[in-house]
Amino acid sequence: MFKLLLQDGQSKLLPFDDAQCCEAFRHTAAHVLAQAVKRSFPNAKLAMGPAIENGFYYDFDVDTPFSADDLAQIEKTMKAIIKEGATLETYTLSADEARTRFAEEPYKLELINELADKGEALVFYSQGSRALPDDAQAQSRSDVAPEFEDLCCGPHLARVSDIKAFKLLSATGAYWRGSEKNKMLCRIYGTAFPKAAELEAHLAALDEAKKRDHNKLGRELELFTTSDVIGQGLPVLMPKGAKIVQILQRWIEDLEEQRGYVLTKTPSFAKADLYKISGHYDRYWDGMFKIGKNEDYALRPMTCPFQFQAYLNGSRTKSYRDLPIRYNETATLFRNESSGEMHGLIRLRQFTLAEGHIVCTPEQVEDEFFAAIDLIKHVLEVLGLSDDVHYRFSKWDENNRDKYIGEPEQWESMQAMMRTILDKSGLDYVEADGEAAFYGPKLDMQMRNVYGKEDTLFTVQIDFQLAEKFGMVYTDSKGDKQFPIIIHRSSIGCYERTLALLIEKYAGAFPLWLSPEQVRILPIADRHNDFCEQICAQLRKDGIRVELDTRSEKIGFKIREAQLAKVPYMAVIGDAEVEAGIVAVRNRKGDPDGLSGQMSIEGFRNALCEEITQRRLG
RNA sequence: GCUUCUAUGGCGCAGUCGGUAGCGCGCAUCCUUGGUAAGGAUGAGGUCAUCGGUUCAAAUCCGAUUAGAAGCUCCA
Repeated sequence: MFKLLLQDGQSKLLPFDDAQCCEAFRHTAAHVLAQAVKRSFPNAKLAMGPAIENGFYYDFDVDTPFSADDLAQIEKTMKAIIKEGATLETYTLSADEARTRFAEEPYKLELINELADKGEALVFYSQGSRALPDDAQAQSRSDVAPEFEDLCCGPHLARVSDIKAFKLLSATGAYWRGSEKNKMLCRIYGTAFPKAAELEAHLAALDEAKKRDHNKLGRELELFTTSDVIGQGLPVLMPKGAKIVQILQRWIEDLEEQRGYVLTKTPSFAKADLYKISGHYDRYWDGMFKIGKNEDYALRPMTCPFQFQAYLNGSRTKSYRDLPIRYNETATLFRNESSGEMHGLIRLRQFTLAEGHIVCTPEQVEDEFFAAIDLIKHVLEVLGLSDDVHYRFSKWDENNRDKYIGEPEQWESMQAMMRTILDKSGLDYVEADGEAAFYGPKLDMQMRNVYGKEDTLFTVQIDFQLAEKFGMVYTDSKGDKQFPIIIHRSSIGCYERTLALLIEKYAGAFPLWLSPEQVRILPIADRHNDFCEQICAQLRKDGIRVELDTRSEKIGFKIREAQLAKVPYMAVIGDAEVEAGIVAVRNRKGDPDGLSGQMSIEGFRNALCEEITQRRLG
């Protein structure tokens, strides 16, 4: 149990696994960090330093960014401070007093002034000695500023000595108050635990997670690579990676056809005029790859306006009887992301999306939305990712209206409609302001990578504006012209990103139906090669992806290599197998319900086919 | 785009104080090979990312560029 010091000066005891205690614990560690930095770098200016998931950080303004050596030094100072064992105090100051005490801290001053303007209380926490050795002349203890004090609403630990185990993890840049218009500060990340063993376990878990990093594993397993001469954000999918994407794409396209989608094939680039109509030109022209003599064309960064042309240019005016129309297309998109934004297969300059646009009447929105969610849920389930995503209702930011088109009333009514649908669907979702598309609110399926960073895997968006911009209409039952509502959705997100998250989910050991190599045949000696060739041909005939390892290596060596390559099944063939016409099947280590043991070739084939079909259908 | 870090055979790495490159794995050839996580021998392979600067001399020091990593910002 740890003693927390609350804002009002009261204290309470809580265990570390209580969220408030854990946060106070790490927040206090952040204060110790700041105190240590001020000891070693008196000129460093303090910004902010909260607890975050799994740790804490503190931002400083310093002339020279911290080096790895600096971090080690700061850690030492922190240890010393913790050993000194100061207790924390909390108190409020008047605005004037606070301004005087923090005259040398411009960032704190900014926060103090803001809080003072709002009329809020200025709460401070302090730690460290008030009576400095060389300052014994001070009249009373409270006249002397403590060694460290910080504007902070707490709570904190009552004493710093509770922090038994901590580690500084990295020093990076971060903008003051999260805006790139502001100065970049130096941020130190760290983590802290009550016991050394817990810290060690946490660090070990981080290392373990990094081993699943798709950017490392995907290259090791030869799923993809990159090339200096091709460029940033432009990965090369190698045979195995391309195979997985092909499997996914065929599956998704079939699935969409079964669910009433019709296919379009639209161009990869268009005149600027197209993007001017949609409004993308005003917002994203800088982020497009311009082509043509006068750069008056651009590679497409999205598919919507292209598919809209299919709606607009039919041989007759659309009637409400034609709706809904569900267009889908496997579309490759191009976005000129800033150089620092690319990451493995997660953020790219070229990527391929299962893009769909459902044109429907307002009455149909709900059903179509449910159908889109249902498809996504099915896809997630088959991929085994259902428990790894969470749902985010992405709304506009009413304080930042320049980012969006349309009237506030329209936004409010659309968001209300979407909330009704979401509540009816029973999905467990979180709401997020400022995450909407410029033309409408979204439902995003979010997934975290091995570093805990979150990205959108799938999205369903309600668009009540682009139809009007493009003049897309239908005739309703009364004979009046109406603008349809358009649902923008992806059924599998971007294939590259999905592949990345699948690599991390399965640590490269894909389920059988997704494995680029499903079976590896391993002859024990050269004389078994012919029989192996036969088995290989037989299995390939049934579409099973099989490889044959005829190298003159020891069988143990070959098995180990197959395991490293995470091939689901190995068929080991020696004299006994050749003689009896059977295979000795061994499954990939760690596959709990895989096949193993001796079986007939026919039996092996049937079992494989059954397993592939079963898993694929969920 | 910003901050910090990184770039040495296919991959993973070593290379001290500046004196023109090493290791492991892989690869090739040969020998060996009947059984469940590395059989043996020999060999090939590098303008030390690119361009420029400092120096008698640069993998090593400095600058720029390109690419990679983490974080920030952005993400139609």
